[in-house]
Amino acid sequence: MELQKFIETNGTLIQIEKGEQVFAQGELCDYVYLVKTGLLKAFYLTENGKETIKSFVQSGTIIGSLNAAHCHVPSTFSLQAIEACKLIQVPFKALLTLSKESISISQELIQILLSLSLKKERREFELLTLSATQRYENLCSAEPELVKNLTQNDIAKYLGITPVALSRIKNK
Amino acid sequence: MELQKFIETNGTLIQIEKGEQVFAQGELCDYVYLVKTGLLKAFYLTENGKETIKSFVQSGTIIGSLNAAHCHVPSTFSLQAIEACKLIQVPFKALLTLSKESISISQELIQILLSLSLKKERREFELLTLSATQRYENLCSAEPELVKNLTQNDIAKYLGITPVALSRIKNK
DNA sequence: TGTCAGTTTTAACATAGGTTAATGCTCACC
DNA sequence: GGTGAGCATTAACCTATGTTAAAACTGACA
Repeated sequence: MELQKFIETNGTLIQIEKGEQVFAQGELCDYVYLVKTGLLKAFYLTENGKETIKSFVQSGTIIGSLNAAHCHVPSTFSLQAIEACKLIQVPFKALLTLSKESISISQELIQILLSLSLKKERREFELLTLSATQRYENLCSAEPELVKNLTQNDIAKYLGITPVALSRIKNK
Repeated sequence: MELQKFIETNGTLIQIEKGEQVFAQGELCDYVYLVKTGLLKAFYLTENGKETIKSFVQSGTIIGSLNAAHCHVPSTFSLQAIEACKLIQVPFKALLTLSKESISISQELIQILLSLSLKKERREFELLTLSATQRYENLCSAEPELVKNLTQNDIAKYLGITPVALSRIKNK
């Protein structure tokens, strides 16, 4: 919570419209964002132009390309608003610096990274062991509200299938 | 490096034979392990008895079910030796406690968690956007030495396909 | 050297999901 | 109320991978 407070007081508020991008794959982005309101998607674009969604980002979440920010390399994914959003932007470096001075901030960062890695582990597990149908059912039961606000196109891209395949799955 | 030193001096050495498990899916495991020598696999077992490999664990790596250790819940995966191994075992809690007292340890933990999340991100990307053939090619070019030491069965389970499918991919 | 267990390959068939394209639906805007 | 853009469904066909089972290979050991 200390961390959240720091971001809110030291960060800058940015507002983005539906469809706009916060940052794009291939760009440097040294910031981390706290989502105040709205909904975003983080997605990859492959060379042949196909989009696959890494995650949906809901309010309350801290998001950023940690990779890009930390190693000063281009981001591997884009972040785009599905609905109009209010975000608070803060340089990732500021957080790291702060964490060097404060044990409690360090601990919070560790907590955040731990829970991030849990989330990714679950996702990895699902991609590795479940069928598209099972992944769809999981998503529906884990995030019923979210699913209602998404297009079938975006749900399909999140599941790693085409919208056509998702339509088929639904009609069973 | 401080962290590694701490583990080496405060941890207990354990040796396990090829085929033995360090911990099993479903068990509590509050430890973290530093791999001194050997090779292991971390894998999931699904209800219908199918095994899928999450990652191969080589010497120098720190491994454990962070999830299980941190939240005191059963591990979601098993850890098994592919070759005889020497590991150093230390309670995850000891690391967390230590990190609360030392900024430099906290920082190291943050680094480890960051690089862990990068690794998982790459894996997620591959599972989501690449075909089995591409994933196999990636693995061969990224870890040629590792691939030589694995059975086709284990490689297939890591790629998320059957050994039969992998054999087909190779003969193209 | 022969045998056996474990691994890999091959083959035949089944199924999930991809691709393309046509059709139908819905809602914002004139 | 009519029109058009974007979204969702359906259908026909294609390809990758799964499943099962048999055959071939490999290496350890009696």
